[in-house]
Amino acid sequence: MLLRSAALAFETEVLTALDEITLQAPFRHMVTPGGFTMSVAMTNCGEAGWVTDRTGYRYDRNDPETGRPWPAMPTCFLDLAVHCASRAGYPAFRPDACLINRYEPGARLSLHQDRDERDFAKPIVSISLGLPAIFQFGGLKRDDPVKKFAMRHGDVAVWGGASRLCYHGVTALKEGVHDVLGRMRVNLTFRGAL
DNA sequence: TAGTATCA
DNA sequence: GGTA
Repeated sequence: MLLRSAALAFETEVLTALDEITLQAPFRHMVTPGGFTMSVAMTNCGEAGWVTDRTGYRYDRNDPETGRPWPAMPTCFLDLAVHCASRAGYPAFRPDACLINRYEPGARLSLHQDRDERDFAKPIVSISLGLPAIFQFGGLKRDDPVKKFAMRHGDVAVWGGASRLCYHGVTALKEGVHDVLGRMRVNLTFRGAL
């Protein structure tokens, strides 16, 4: 489900909270098990954070860079995620993890599944901020055809149920400057990981 | 295969 | 965008 501009009411609060998070847990380019450095820079907040290194993908309660717990999930993040999940038909959703992805022009995320979470009954809530991007949403097999969605500042995608394990990704970010965020896109992905 | 390279 |  796509909620157009659903996050705009929370814009100021969310961006302020984002600055506080990245002060404690700066964006970093993680390495995949294959040994490639990701073009997207990531950080997390919440009880657990998604991380990747040569070892594999996992959720970790601590930031591997510092050994300290990830910054707590701000109330405005939680409120926004709960609001969007409820609107999309998941009124009981309470995320315990938020992966924060920063895209600069050229950055992309190839087709993948979110499957490191414990309970696939819980949906994924994905919020787009800053520069627009093309979100690809496919099927349960990597080769299934994908639909493309232009995600703009404030847009929210929610998927779950039969779509929970669908492959998805983001094509290379086009060059541009956003009024509020400048030359970047930020994506907040809320999960029930634990 | 949360990627890159190469062709078209 | 499809292939490997």
